Amino acid sequence: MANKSSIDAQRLADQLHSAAIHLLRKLRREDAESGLSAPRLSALSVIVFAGPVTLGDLAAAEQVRPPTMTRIVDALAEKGLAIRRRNAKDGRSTLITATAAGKKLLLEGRERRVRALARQIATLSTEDQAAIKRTAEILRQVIDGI
Amino acid sequence: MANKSSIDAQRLADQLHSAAIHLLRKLRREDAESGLSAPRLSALSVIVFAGPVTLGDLAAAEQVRPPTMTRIVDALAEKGLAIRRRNAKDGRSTLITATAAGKKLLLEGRERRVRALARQIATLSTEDQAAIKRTAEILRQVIDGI
DNA sequence: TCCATTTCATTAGCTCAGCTAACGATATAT
DNA sequence: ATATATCGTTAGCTGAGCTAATGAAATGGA
Repeated sequence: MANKSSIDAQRLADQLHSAAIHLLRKLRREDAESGLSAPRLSALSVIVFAGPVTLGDLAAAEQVRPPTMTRIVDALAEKGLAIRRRNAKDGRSTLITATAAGKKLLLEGRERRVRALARQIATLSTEDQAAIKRTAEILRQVIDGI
Repeated sequence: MANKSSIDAQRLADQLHSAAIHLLRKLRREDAESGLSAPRLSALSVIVFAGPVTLGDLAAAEQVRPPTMTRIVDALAEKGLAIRRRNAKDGRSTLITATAAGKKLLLEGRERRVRALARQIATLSTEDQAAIKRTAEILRQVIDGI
């Protein structure tokens, strides 16, 4: 039983992994429309909703290394979606804030990006939607545990 | 109701999207161990299980463009995990096959890669595991529909 | 107080994955 | 026989991820 359950978890993990890969690949196609890639949209989302945030905290929230986040923020700043300002409390760090344009684009862009996915989900049965919802919730814990 | 359902689908799509991003980011950390990245592992899987396959079909199966697949196959061939041979039926195309080493590595490597995820899944309740299973199944159709 | 250490962000430089455009080689159709 | 279509590769770009090294600021200990 322990054996069987372990095999199932393995298989399930494999299927979930594969599904995640293919889902993101498909959604990437929609990106061109929104003008913002997934990592940038995701980072912008944190900036918008988690208020002024340091680069290090942002990197930790997005689970990437600081240099990676530096370049994502560079791109957002270049597009006028976010700005860096020095942290009065600690001169080493910077506080990153979303501009009005950034907030506006986030809501519109994010909506656009997942629209195709939402359309498909909307056609599913209530049970299937509930399964997806449950999975999304579970995954947050699962991911933290990895 | 149509409105509310639509909003929920949107929210759900957003959560699922976010979960997929973070799941793959976390799993990428495990990659170093396996020696093969997600796209390469995924392509190798198709090669192993779908037998000799042309590059174009492989690209279509993985939902990437041919040049992208050319380079993934290059990498697999360089590591001795797959080989190209000319298609006797059509000189323009090549047939890609997994080597014995490729088959061996796939099973071991893939297992290693999702091991961390499987460990977490194994700790979940039966209901939660069922929700994930259902979601993985549903997603295959959903992705095709996008 | 001053020097050493730590911490934060950036820069430099690498790999990998995705794309389009262009091209050579082969098949097919007129 | 010639034109067209298809398959894969090459060239060249963007973007995301990493580590290592560095400059600048904060902190702690002698």
